[in-house]
Amino acid sequence: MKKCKSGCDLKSCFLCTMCIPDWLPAIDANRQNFLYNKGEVIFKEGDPVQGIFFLYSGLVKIHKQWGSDRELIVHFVRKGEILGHRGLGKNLIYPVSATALEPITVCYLPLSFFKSTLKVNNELLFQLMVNCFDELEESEKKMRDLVHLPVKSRVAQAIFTLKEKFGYNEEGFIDIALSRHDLASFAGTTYETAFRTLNEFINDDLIEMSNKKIRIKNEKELLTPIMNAH
DNA sequence: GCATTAAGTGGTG
DNA sequence: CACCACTTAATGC
Repeated sequence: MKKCKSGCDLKSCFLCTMCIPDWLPAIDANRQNFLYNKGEVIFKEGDPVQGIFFLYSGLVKIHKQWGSDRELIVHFVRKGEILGHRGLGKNLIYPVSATALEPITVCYLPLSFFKSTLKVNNELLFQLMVNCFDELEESEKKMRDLVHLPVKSRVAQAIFTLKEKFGYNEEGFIDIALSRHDLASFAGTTYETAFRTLNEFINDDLIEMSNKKIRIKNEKELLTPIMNAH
Protein backbone atom coordinates (compact mmCIF):
# COMPACT_ATOMS: atom_id res chain seq x y z
CA MET A 1 0.00 0.00 0.00
CA LYS A 2 1.32 3.42 -0.81
CA LYS A 3 0.06 6.93 -1.02
CA CYS A 4 -0.75 8.18 -4.46
CA LYS A 5 -1.99 11.31 -6.12
CA SER A 6 -4.41 9.78 -8.55
CA GLY A 7 -7.33 8.61 -6.49
CA CYS A 8 -10.94 9.61 -6.57
CA ASP A 9 -11.68 12.36 -9.07
CA LEU A 10 -14.30 13.85 -6.72
CA LYS A 11 -16.93 13.03 -9.30
CA SER A 12 -17.66 9.35 -9.57
CA CYS A 13 -17.64 7.59 -6.23
CA PHE A 14 -20.53 6.92 -3.87
CA LEU A 15 -19.61 9.92 -1.79
CA CYS A 16 -18.83 12.47 -4.47
CA THR A 17 -21.83 11.84 -6.72
CA MET A 18 -24.08 12.73 -3.81
CA CYS A 19 -21.99 15.38 -2.24
CA ILE A 20 -23.21 18.94 -2.10
CA PRO A 21 -20.75 21.02 -4.12
CA ASP A 22 -19.87 23.19 -1.14
CA TRP A 23 -18.38 20.16 0.59
CA LEU A 24 -16.05 19.05 -2.17
CA PRO A 25 -13.21 21.31 -1.04
CA ALA A 26 -13.57 19.97 2.50
CA ILE A 27 -13.45 16.40 1.21
CA ASP A 28 -10.40 17.25 -0.80
CA ALA A 29 -8.73 18.64 2.28
CA ASN A 30 -9.53 15.65 4.49
CA ARG A 31 -8.99 12.73 2.17
CA GLN A 32 -5.95 10.71 1.28
CA ASN A 33 -5.52 8.56 -1.79
CA PHE A 34 -3.91 5.15 -1.62
CA LEU A 35 -2.87 2.54 -4.10
CA TYR A 36 -2.94 -1.16 -3.21
CA ASN A 37 -1.51 -3.97 -5.30
CA LYS A 38 -3.30 -7.18 -6.10
CA GLY A 39 -3.51 -9.38 -3.02
CA GLU A 40 -2.86 -6.57 -0.54
CA VAL A 41 -5.08 -6.41 2.51
CA ILE A 42 -6.87 -3.10 3.04
CA PHE A 43 -8.15 -4.06 6.47
CA LYS A 44 -8.69 -7.32 8.28
CA GLU A 45 -10.93 -8.70 10.98
CA GLY A 46 -10.04 -7.29 14.33
CA ASP A 47 -8.42 -4.11 13.04
CA PRO A 48 -9.67 -0.89 14.61
CA VAL A 49 -11.80 1.28 12.32
CA GLN A 50 -10.41 4.75 11.86
CA GLY A 51 -11.79 5.81 8.55
CA ILE A 52 -13.81 4.90 5.56
CA PHE A 53 -12.81 4.04 2.00
CA PHE A 54 -14.26 4.72 -1.39
CA LEU A 55 -13.05 2.51 -4.17
CA TYR A 56 -12.04 4.55 -7.16
CA SER A 57 -10.74 1.73 -9.36
CA GLY A 58 -10.30 -2.02 -9.23
CA LEU A 59 -12.05 -4.80 -7.36
CA VAL A 60 -12.09 -5.84 -3.71
CA LYS A 61 -13.35 -8.92 -1.89
CA ILE A 62 -14.90 -8.73 1.56
CA HIS A 63 -14.31 -11.95 3.40
CA LYS A 64 -14.25 -13.70 6.74
CA GLN A 65 -11.38 -16.02 7.61
CA TRP A 66 -11.15 -19.16 9.67
CA GLY A 67 -7.74 -20.39 10.57
CA SER A 68 -5.15 -20.06 7.87
CA ASP A 69 -6.78 -21.37 4.74
CA ARG A 70 -10.54 -21.30 5.11
CA GLU A 71 -12.56 -18.29 4.13
CA LEU A 72 -15.99 -17.18 2.99
CA ILE A 73 -16.31 -14.33 0.55
CA VAL A 74 -19.24 -12.28 1.73
CA HIS A 75 -19.32 -9.57 -0.87
CA PHE A 76 -17.49 -7.91 -3.73
CA VAL A 77 -16.89 -4.17 -3.96
CA ARG A 78 -16.58 -2.48 -7.32
CA LYS A 79 -15.25 0.89 -8.29
CA GLY A 80 -17.31 3.80 -7.09
CA GLU A 81 -18.62 1.85 -4.10
CA ILE A 82 -18.17 2.49 -0.43
CA LEU A 83 -15.83 0.25 1.53
CA GLY A 84 -15.64 -0.30 5.25
CA HIS A 85 -18.86 1.40 6.32
CA ARG A 86 -19.28 -1.11 9.14
CA GLY A 87 -17.09 1.38 10.92
CA LEU A 88 -20.20 3.46 11.46
CA GLY A 89 -21.57 0.95 13.94
CA LYS A 90 -20.87 1.27 17.62
CA ASN A 91 -18.27 -1.46 17.50
CA LEU A 92 -15.19 0.11 15.97
CA ILE A 93 -13.54 -3.16 15.06
CA TYR A 94 -13.78 -4.56 11.55
CA PRO A 95 -15.86 -7.76 11.50
CA VAL A 96 -14.57 -8.70 8.04
CA SER A 97 -11.44 -8.39 5.94
CA ALA A 98 -11.00 -6.57 2.64
CA THR A 99 -8.44 -7.68 0.08
CA ALA A 100 -7.65 -6.23 -3.34
CA LEU A 101 -8.30 -8.67 -6.20
CA GLU A 102 -6.80 -6.23 -8.68
CA PRO A 103 -4.59 -3.21 -8.24
CA ILE A 104 -6.89 -0.61 -6.73
CA THR A 105 -6.96 3.06 -5.86
CA VAL A 106 -9.00 4.27 -2.93
CA CYS A 107 -10.01 7.54 -1.39
CA TYR A 108 -9.74 7.44 2.39
CA LEU A 109 -11.56 9.72 4.85
CA PRO A 110 -11.21 9.86 8.63
CA LEU A 111 -14.35 8.57 10.28
CA SER A 112 -15.05 11.77 12.17
CA PHE A 113 -15.07 13.81 9.00
CA PHE A 114 -17.33 11.35 7.22
CA LYS A 115 -19.76 11.43 10.14
CA SER A 116 -19.91 15.22 9.94
CA THR A 117 -20.64 14.91 6.25
CA LEU A 118 -23.53 12.56 6.90
CA LYS A 119 -25.06 14.99 9.37
CA VAL A 120 -25.39 17.73 6.78
CA ASN A 121 -26.23 15.63 3.73
CA ASN A 122 -29.59 13.90 3.89
CA GLU A 123 -29.37 12.38 0.45
CA LEU A 124 -26.04 10.78 1.19
CA LEU A 125 -27.32 9.45 4.50
CA PHE A 126 -30.41 8.07 2.83
CA GLN A 127 -28.49 6.35 0.06
CA LEU A 128 -26.12 4.87 2.60
CA MET A 129 -29.10 3.51 4.47
CA VAL A 130 -30.56 1.99 1.29
CA ASN A 131 -27.17 0.48 0.59
CA CYS A 132 -27.05 -1.12 4.02
CA PHE A 133 -30.53 -2.59 3.60
CA ASP A 134 -29.54 -4.07 0.27
CA GLU A 135 -26.48 -5.61 1.81
CA LEU A 136 -28.48 -7.00 4.69
CA GLU A 137 -30.84 -8.64 2.22
CA GLU A 138 -27.91 -10.04 0.27
CA SER A 139 -26.37 -11.36 3.46
CA GLU A 140 -29.57 -13.08 4.54
CA LYS A 141 -29.93 -14.72 1.14
CA LYS A 142 -26.41 -15.98 1.45
CA MET A 143 -27.10 -17.39 4.90
CA ARG A 144 -30.15 -19.17 3.61
CA ASP A 145 -28.23 -20.63 0.70
CA LEU A 146 -25.35 -21.79 2.86
CA VAL A 147 -27.68 -23.53 5.24
CA HIS A 148 -30.22 -25.01 2.84
CA LEU A 149 -28.61 -25.56 -0.53
CA PRO A 150 -26.33 -28.42 -1.47
CA VAL A 151 -22.94 -27.50 -2.85
CA LYS A 152 -23.93 -27.93 -6.48
CA SER A 153 -26.73 -25.42 -6.11
CA ARG A 154 -24.53 -23.02 -4.19
CA VAL A 155 -21.96 -23.00 -6.94
CA ALA A 156 -24.73 -22.38 -9.46
CA GLN A 157 -26.10 -19.63 -7.26
CA ALA A 158 -22.65 -18.08 -6.92
CA ILE A 159 -22.27 -17.95 -10.70
CA PHE A 160 -25.73 -16.44 -11.03
CA THR A 161 -24.98 -13.82 -8.39
CA LEU A 162 -21.79 -12.84 -10.17
CA LYS A 163 -23.73 -12.47 -13.41
CA GLU A 164 -26.29 -10.24 -11.70
CA LYS A 165 -23.63 -7.99 -10.23
CA PHE A 166 -21.03 -7.86 -12.97
CA GLY A 167 -22.96 -8.55 -16.15
CA TYR A 168 -21.35 -9.73 -19.36
CA ASN A 169 -18.34 -8.53 -21.31
CA GLU A 170 -18.18 -8.26 -25.12
CA GLU A 171 -17.60 -12.00 -25.54
CA GLY A 172 -20.53 -12.94 -23.36
CA PHE A 173 -18.45 -13.97 -20.35
CA ILE A 174 -19.30 -12.76 -16.86
CA ASP A 175 -17.23 -9.65 -16.39
CA ILE A 176 -15.13 -10.70 -13.43
CA ALA A 177 -11.99 -12.86 -13.31
CA LEU A 178 -11.84 -14.95 -10.15
CA SER A 179 -9.37 -17.64 -9.14
CA ARG A 180 -10.86 -21.06 -8.49
CA HIS A 181 -10.11 -20.51 -4.85
CA ASP A 182 -12.09 -17.29 -4.70
CA LEU A 183 -14.93 -18.88 -6.61
CA ALA A 184 -14.96 -21.71 -4.07
CA SER A 185 -14.86 -19.24 -1.18
CA PHE A 186 -17.72 -17.29 -2.67
CA ALA A 187 -19.80 -20.44 -3.02
CA GLY A 188 -18.88 -21.43 0.53
CA THR A 189 -17.12 -24.66 -0.29
CA THR A 190 -13.63 -26.06 -0.72
CA TYR A 191 -11.46 -25.61 -3.74
CA GLU A 192 -11.61 -29.25 -4.81
CA THR A 193 -15.35 -29.56 -4.54
CA ALA A 194 -15.94 -26.31 -6.38
CA PHE A 195 -13.52 -27.47 -9.05
CA ARG A 196 -15.37 -30.74 -9.56
CA THR A 197 -18.74 -29.05 -9.58
CA LEU A 198 -17.59 -26.57 -12.20
CA ASN A 199 -16.34 -29.47 -14.32
CA GLU A 200 -19.74 -31.09 -14.00
CA PHE A 201 -21.37 -27.92 -15.27
CA ILE A 202 -18.90 -27.76 -18.15
CA ASN A 203 -19.48 -31.40 -19.08
CA ASP A 204 -23.22 -30.87 -18.96
CA ASP A 205 -22.69 -27.91 -21.30
CA LEU A 206 -24.25 -25.48 -18.85
CA ILE A 207 -21.23 -23.17 -18.64
CA GLU A 208 -17.92 -22.53 -20.33
CA MET A 209 -14.71 -21.28 -18.72
CA SER A 210 -11.75 -19.45 -20.15
CA ASN A 211 -9.05 -17.40 -18.44
CA LYS A 212 -10.82 -17.40 -15.09
CA LYS A 213 -13.96 -16.10 -16.73
CA ILE A 214 -17.28 -17.88 -16.96
CA ARG A 215 -19.89 -17.91 -19.67
CA ILE A 216 -23.35 -19.23 -18.91
CA LYS A 217 -24.51 -21.41 -21.78
CA ASN A 218 -27.73 -22.76 -20.34
CA GLU A 219 -29.08 -20.57 -17.59
CA LYS A 220 -32.36 -22.43 -17.18
CA GLU A 221 -30.74 -25.76 -16.44
CA LEU A 222 -28.03 -24.20 -14.35
CA LEU A 223 -30.67 -22.67 -12.10
CA THR A 224 -32.97 -25.69 -11.97
CA PRO A 225 -31.52 -27.10 -8.74
CA ILE A 226 -31.87 -23.70 -7.12
CA MET A 227 -35.48 -23.26 -8.12
CA ASN A 228 -36.31 -26.70 -6.77
CA ALA A 229 -34.56 -26.03 -3.50
CA HIS A 230 -36.38 -22.76 -2.94
C1' DG B 1 17.88 -23.51 -12.33
C1' DC B 2 15.16 -23.62 -8.11
C1' DA B 3 11.49 -22.04 -5.04
C1' DT B 4 6.82 -20.80 -4.77
C1' DT B 5 2.02 -20.68 -5.85
C1' DA B 6 -2.09 -22.13 -8.59
C1' DA B 7 -4.43 -25.70 -11.01
C1' DG B 8 -5.85 -30.30 -11.40
C1' DT B 9 -6.67 -35.37 -9.74
C1' DG B 10 -7.53 -39.59 -7.04
C1' DG B 11 -8.52 -41.68 -2.86
C1' DT B 12 -10.55 -41.91 1.82
C1' DG B 13 -13.72 -41.46 5.85
C1' DC C 1 -18.97 -33.63 0.93
C1' DA C 2 -14.28 -32.21 3.23
C1' DC C 3 -9.78 -33.34 3.65
C1' DC C 4 -5.34 -35.14 2.42
C1' DA C 5 -1.63 -36.26 -0.66
C1' DC C 6 0.18 -35.81 -4.77
C1' DT C 7 1.30 -34.21 -9.79
C1' DT C 8 1.64 -30.72 -13.20
C1' DA C 9 1.74 -26.01 -14.89
C1' DA C 10 2.85 -21.34 -14.42
C1' DT C 11 5.52 -17.67 -12.38
C1' DG C 12 9.33 -15.27 -10.42
C1' DC C 13 14.16 -14.24 -8.69
